[in-house]
Amino acid sequence: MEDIFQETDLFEGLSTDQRDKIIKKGFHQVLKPKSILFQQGDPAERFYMVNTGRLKLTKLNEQGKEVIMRYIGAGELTAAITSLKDWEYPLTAESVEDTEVTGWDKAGVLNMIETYPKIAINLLNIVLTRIDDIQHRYLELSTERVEQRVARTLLRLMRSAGLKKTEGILIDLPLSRQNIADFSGTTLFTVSRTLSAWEKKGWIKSGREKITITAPHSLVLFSENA
Amino acid sequence: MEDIFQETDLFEGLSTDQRDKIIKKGFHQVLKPKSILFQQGDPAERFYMVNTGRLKLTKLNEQGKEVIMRYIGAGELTAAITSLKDWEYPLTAESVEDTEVTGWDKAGVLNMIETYPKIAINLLNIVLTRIDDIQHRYLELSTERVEQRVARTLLRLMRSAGLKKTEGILIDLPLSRQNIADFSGTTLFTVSRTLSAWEKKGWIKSGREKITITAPHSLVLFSENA
DNA sequence: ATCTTTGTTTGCGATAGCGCAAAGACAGCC
DNA sequence: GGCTGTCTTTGCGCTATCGCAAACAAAGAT
Repeated sequence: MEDIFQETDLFEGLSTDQRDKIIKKGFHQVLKPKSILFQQGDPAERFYMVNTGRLKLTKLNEQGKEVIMRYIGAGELTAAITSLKDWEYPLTAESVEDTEVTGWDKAGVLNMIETYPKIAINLLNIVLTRIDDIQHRYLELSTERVEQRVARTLLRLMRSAGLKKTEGILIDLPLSRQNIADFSGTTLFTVSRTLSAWEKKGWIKSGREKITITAPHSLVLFSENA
Repeated sequence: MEDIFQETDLFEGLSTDQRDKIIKKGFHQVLKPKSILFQQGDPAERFYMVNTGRLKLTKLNEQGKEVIMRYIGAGELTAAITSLKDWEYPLTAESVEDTEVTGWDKAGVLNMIETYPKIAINLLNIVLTRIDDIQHRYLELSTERVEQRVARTLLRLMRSAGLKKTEGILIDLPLSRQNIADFSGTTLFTVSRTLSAWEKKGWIKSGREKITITAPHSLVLFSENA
C-alpha cells in the first residue's frame, strides 16, 4: 500500500501498521468519473475516505435547486455523520474523475475507536475544523457580493486542486460555469460574465470546463477588498 | 445541583455522579444580560456549556458585517473547537438574558475524555449534528428568498425559545428586527416590511423586540412552499 | 413628566443580480 | 468532416432586495 494516507488526519498518531490494519478492514471501492457513490436521502451505511481522485459533494433543496458543498480529495472524509447515528445521507457524493475510496460502516467505526481511542480525537478534530470552515463560508455567503464569492471559490479550488503550469495555476478538475455557480451561490450567467471580465483583465485564462488562474494575487486582493 | 443537565447530550451514558464530578471541575460563570462571554479573535481558552439562560453567537466579517450563527440555551455547547486545538474563538458569545455557563479548558477536556471515553463519542455526535444543521442552513441561504428565510428563522426561534401564551407562541427573547435580519441574512428594513405583512395576515403579533407567532402552521407552509 | 435613546415603520429611488433568448464555440462521434 | 449535444457568451428587460430619509413609538433616564 502506498503512502497516500501519510498526510491524513484520521490516522494521526497511529503507526503505519495500525493504519494499514484499519484500512484493510474498510470497504474499498473504485469509481469511474461521474459515478454516484451515495445519494442524499438514502439510508446512510458507510462513511468514506478518499484515497485518490476527487468527489463532488452536493446538496439539493426540496425544489431541486443544487448547491455544491465542497470538493474533496485524497485523505478527506465525507458522510462522517453516519459513523455514529442512523441517518440518511445529507448530501450526494459523485466522482469527478477516477476515484478510489475506502468506507467503514457504523460497527467498523465503533470498533476502530475502541481499538484506537486516538481515532476518536482525530475525528473530532477533523469535524471541528469542518464546522469552522463552513461557518466561515456561511458568513461569506451572507455578507459578500457575488463577484467576491466567485473569487473566493476559484481560490479555494486553486488551493485544493491547483496544478502549476507555465501560464499560471490550472484548476485540475472538469469545472463548468454551472459548477462554479452552484459552489458560489449564484447563477451560470453571472459567473460567465464575471469570468469574462477577469479574463479581460488578465487575471485568468479559461476554456470549456477549464480555468487557469494567471494572477492569483489580484484575485486574492479582490476577494478580500472588493 | 438541579437536573438541568439531564437532557443534555454531552453526558449521555454517564451516571449522575460522574456528571456532577465533571461539572464540579468546570469553570462556572454567571452573566448578566448583554455580557460578552468571549470575543471572536481572542485566544480560545475554554469551551462552554450553557446551564441556564441563553447566548447569542455572532460572527463578524472583515468589513464589520455581523451574522448571527445561532442562539443556544440550556445544555448546548459552544466553542467546542477550542476543546482540542489552540485556536482563536471563531465567533463572539454574548448573553441575551441572565445566563450561567460552565467552561472547561483543553486540559480539562482531554482529562474528561480519558476518564470517560463515552464523552468523546457524545461530543462527536453533537458536533456532527451541528454540521448537518449548518449545512442545511447554508443550502437555505443559498437557494431561498428572503421572506422564506425569515419565516424559517422565526420558526427556529419558536422551537428553541418558544413560550406558549393564549394568543400564540411567544419567542421568549429580546429580539429586534436587526437581530432577525442578522440571523436570516437580510436587512432590518426588509424584515420590518415582511413582519408587517404577516401581521396584517394575522400570522404573528409583534411589538418592540418581541414577537408572538399566532399561526405557526401558516408560517410553516409558507417556509416550505413560498 | 419631560427628554433622550433606541427601536420600528414606510415611502421612494437605486441597483445587483436574475433569467430568458439567441448565437457562438468546442468536443465527441459516426 | 460534418453532425449533435453540451457548454459558453452576451444583450436585454425585470424584479427582489437594498438602503436612505423621515416620521413615529416605546422605554429608560433625570
